[in-house]
Amino acid sequence: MIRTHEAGSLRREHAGTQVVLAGWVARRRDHGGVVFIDLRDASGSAQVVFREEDHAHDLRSEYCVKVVGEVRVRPEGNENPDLPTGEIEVVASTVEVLSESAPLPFPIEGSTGVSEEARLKYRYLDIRRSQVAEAMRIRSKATYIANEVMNDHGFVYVETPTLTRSTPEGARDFLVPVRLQPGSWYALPQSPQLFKQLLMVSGLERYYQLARCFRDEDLRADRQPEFTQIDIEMSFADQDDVIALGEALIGRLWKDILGYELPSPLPRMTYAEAMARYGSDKPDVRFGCELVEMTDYFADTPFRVFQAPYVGAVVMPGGASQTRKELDGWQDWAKSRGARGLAYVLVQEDGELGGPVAKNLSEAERAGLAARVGASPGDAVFFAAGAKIASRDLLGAARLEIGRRCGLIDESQWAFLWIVDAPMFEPAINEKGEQVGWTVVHHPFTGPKPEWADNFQDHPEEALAYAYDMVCNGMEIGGGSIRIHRAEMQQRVFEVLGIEKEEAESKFGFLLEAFKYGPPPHGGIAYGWDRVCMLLTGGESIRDVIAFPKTASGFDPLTGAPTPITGDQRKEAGVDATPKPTGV
RNA sequence: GGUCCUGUAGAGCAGUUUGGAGUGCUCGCCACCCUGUCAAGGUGGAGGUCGCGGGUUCAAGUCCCGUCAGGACCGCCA
Repeated sequence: MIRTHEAGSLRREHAGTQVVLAGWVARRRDHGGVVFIDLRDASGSAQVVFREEDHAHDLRSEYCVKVVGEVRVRPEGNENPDLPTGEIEVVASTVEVLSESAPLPFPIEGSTGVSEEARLKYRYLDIRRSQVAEAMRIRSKATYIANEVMNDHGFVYVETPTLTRSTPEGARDFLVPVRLQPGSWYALPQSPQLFKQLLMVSGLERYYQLARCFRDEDLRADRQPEFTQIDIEMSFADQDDVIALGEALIGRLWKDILGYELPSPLPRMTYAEAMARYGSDKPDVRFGCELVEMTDYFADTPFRVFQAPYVGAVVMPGGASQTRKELDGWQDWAKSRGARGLAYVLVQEDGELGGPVAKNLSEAERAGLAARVGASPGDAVFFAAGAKIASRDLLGAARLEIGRRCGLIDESQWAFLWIVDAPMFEPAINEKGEQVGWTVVHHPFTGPKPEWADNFQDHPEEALAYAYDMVCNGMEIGGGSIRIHRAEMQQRVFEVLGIEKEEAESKFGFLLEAFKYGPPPHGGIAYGWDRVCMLLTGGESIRDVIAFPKTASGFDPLTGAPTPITGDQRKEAGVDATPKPTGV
């Protein structure tokens, strides 16, 4: 190495040592006769002192330099207790510029905000910034820990193909033309789901992988077109086994990186309870304001809006003092979510109810309302009435908005839980809003809970899946299920879904074929690795823990991808070729 | 596909409500001064297609229409 020491490692005991440092000019303080340079490398930074005769005046921010000098304790009174290396400095004897830096598009040092656009275009400079570099290091550490945990549990790391077959999963596939077979296309995997099940047939028993997944859907703060899952599958395992493993993995990560001890075991909540109490399948349980079901309370209401299959309420503490404009704002908020509006009453200080809805309620309804919903004088109560699913969804979103606006969420808290017993099926709705059949909530290989094994096909609206999601602070970070391993049961699922034998055969015949050869009972889980790392680093977006992320339109400001292709490329790739008919 | 927010010097912003000369702030950049700073300090200087196009107007950063880019959300994402 061209250096002898790392700048950030120097301490008082190095005094008198001749050192060679190499790194970047983080800051310079030029006093004419004496020049101070903060020399930064991956380990941290140290102050280098230059005297008149040195050529330090020409050094500029982010020049890459090599410095030879002697470590010494700083003169009395010049220590900087805020820095790890603040007791010492390096008196430079020679400095060599290894490479110069052009003026920077944004400051590397300092805390001023920089637009994400600029950061992504110059991501390599952004990563020089300590906060971003730290996120990369934490992610790396998390990856080591995850590998260690999985190895300790006897899991085999297997890489599955990136160029694979388009399979009928939930999302749109990214497609890759195949020059050798013009007109035929690979798909990039949305997840290694089918491969990991095949590996169970293979008898590996315990598989895991940090798998890159690709989904061609619209992006969000917590979604990228390519993202990473830690993908896990185990044979002869029941739900409790997978859950225990998931807790072991997440527990080690939180303990080793954040020093936080997960409660063990983590609480579990059924999907039905989560929907009823929080209006969400990924409830943020860091605060209360739970939904209150009011359907029976308003069973005989004179208020037409509340004569609905479901009426629910959520309380906003202190919400009665909102201005008319703020209350109108809630209506706009609700409309932006596709609702008609958000009915509300205000519990005034004298206990009387205010707001436009109150006068439509009967006297008895008004009298008992505050007690029933748990509202105090000064609170506002929001209502949603209509279809159960849509109303709870609205109230759940309102609850989160209340939590944010009222500062009810304790950001220092970690609230993990499992959501279990999700429905197997949900109604498939056409454009007109009519039910045209059933669709799977998870994926078509998800097994039913044991008590539904024989009759889920007779009650698709009630049948529960043997599936589980891990939720942290209102975010789904992982999910999985015990799979179907019997052809007969799989066939019944296809029948509920209205998938013909022929169609199933053509779409994933290879899996069904594999399942003819003694498939073991198996199940697994996948964690959104980017989301996990985002939580571990305290980031706001998974882009914060991805070295080279894309923007919301799927554009990479650094490389400029994606780009148009030339006519020659188009022709050679066979983009427009007509496929030869092929059998599978 | 839809809703909302943002776009002004290399970076971060103010100015837009009520149209009147590119008006300003902090940082950075360049030159000079400066021997103990650590967000060093001082003096001077450079740097602008107000995202782009069109319209209204005597006059547009400011008002209107369109468009592009970034962000948040809805739909979508098993």
